[in-house]
Amino acid sequence: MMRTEGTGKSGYHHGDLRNALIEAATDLARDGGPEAVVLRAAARSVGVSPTAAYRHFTGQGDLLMAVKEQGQRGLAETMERSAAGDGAEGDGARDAGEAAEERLKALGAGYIEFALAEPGLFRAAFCRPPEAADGSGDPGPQEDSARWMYRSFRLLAEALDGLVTTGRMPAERRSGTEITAWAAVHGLAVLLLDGPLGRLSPEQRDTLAAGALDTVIRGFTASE
Amino acid sequence: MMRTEGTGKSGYHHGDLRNALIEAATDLARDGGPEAVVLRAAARSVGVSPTAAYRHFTGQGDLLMAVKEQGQRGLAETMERSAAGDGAEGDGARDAGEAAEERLKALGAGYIEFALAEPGLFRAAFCRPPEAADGSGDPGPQEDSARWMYRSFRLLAEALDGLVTTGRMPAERRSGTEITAWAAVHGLAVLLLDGPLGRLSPEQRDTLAAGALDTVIRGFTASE
DNA sequence: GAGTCGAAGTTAACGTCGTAAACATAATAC
DNA sequence: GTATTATGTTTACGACGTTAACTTCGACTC
Repeated sequence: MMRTEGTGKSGYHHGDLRNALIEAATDLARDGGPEAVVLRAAARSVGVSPTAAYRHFTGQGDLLMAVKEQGQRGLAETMERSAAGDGAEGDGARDAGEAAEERLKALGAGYIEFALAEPGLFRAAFCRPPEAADGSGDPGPQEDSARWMYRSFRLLAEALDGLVTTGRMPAERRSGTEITAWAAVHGLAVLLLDGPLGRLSPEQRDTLAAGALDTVIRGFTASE
Repeated sequence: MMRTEGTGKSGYHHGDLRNALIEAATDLARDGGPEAVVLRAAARSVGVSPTAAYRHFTGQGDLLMAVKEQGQRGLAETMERSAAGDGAEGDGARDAGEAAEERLKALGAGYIEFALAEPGLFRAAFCRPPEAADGSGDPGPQEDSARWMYRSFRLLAEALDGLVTTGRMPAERRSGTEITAWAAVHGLAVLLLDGPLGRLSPEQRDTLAAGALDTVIRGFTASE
């Protein structure tokens, strides 16, 4: 007796409920973060009974993980867009090493950009997977979900490889640097979102982010 | 009819319910993180009715903020202990500059140490303050709570000042570096806790943390 | 095409949570 | 010794996640 005006199939069967729920839940996360992803609200917004969701998700946590994946996808895409826009137009990168450095900076800037533009999604993208109550502690089936899961991480790692192959960073220093780079940029993002840094003007943020990126990159490339 | 075997005063009036609730809630957070701090459970564990908590806290969010403060205190104390133990025994710090650098490293190591030793509390220490539903958006009265609130942050800032006064870091580079330092160490902590870095051996973590700290400090002090 | 069968929905119900309102009791002030 | 006030209690409400049992639709066989 619900879904009288369905855009889908018959009015009873939705046709694509899974994706509709993910979309609704993602909207919830967009303003409100992960804790705003409530299963009943998503179902309500799609016009379906709460328990219908259980045909497509094992529960609220599963739905939240789908949202998390959306967030990770958005983050990675913003980073790629930022790097592509910043590196492709051959803006004064005299040599390959400088280009690699610019790419790294652009990726970091994209990271921050996404976190500030979509704080709710960003937080959802890094929310903890719900305790697998079966005690097994394993994250369950996430095979191709993992393709996007920490793609941002891999993007940074590849950029760091570029720093090495162009001779900008000593190879023996490479190990562990993706952690350092990711930590710096992620820490900055959460600091800006809900850390002690209250409200900063956009330009303050930008100088701050630029400074942090410069410091880390200098740490990577400096000789001494 | 509750609290038959109270350690406090009469059996009806508790005597120090506020602190008892904070303690119980902190225990909840210790294993389970911020989302495990449920008001009813804390009251239950103290042996008091759920609504009794409302005589001492405005609600669940307020209780959570008290736990958050406990977490921040623990973090700051671990950092101070780490720095004190590492710097006081005059271990080969040839000059003041080197000592300042060592202190900064020790503070960072303490930060990571606490995050790994008390993951639940650490997460609680950085949980978002609950949306002040009155729309004012202000965090409310936290006057002396703020003394501990981001003390970890101030510790890092002071250590960075030491880096400048000893001439190890150019003064014009100082601005914003507490953000960078904090971001690096905080990002590393969350990365270790629930990021893509699954289970690492303690020594792997330590080399990782040491590497990250070295990179950032090199970024601060390097000449080029 | 009529009949069956599983996938994808529904309603009803349970236990838990946060919270408000009204009531009860104990400590304190006069 | 009584009135007041701080601090508990009981009761109740609505929202949430989740389970169980029922219903409806679409697809596949004969």
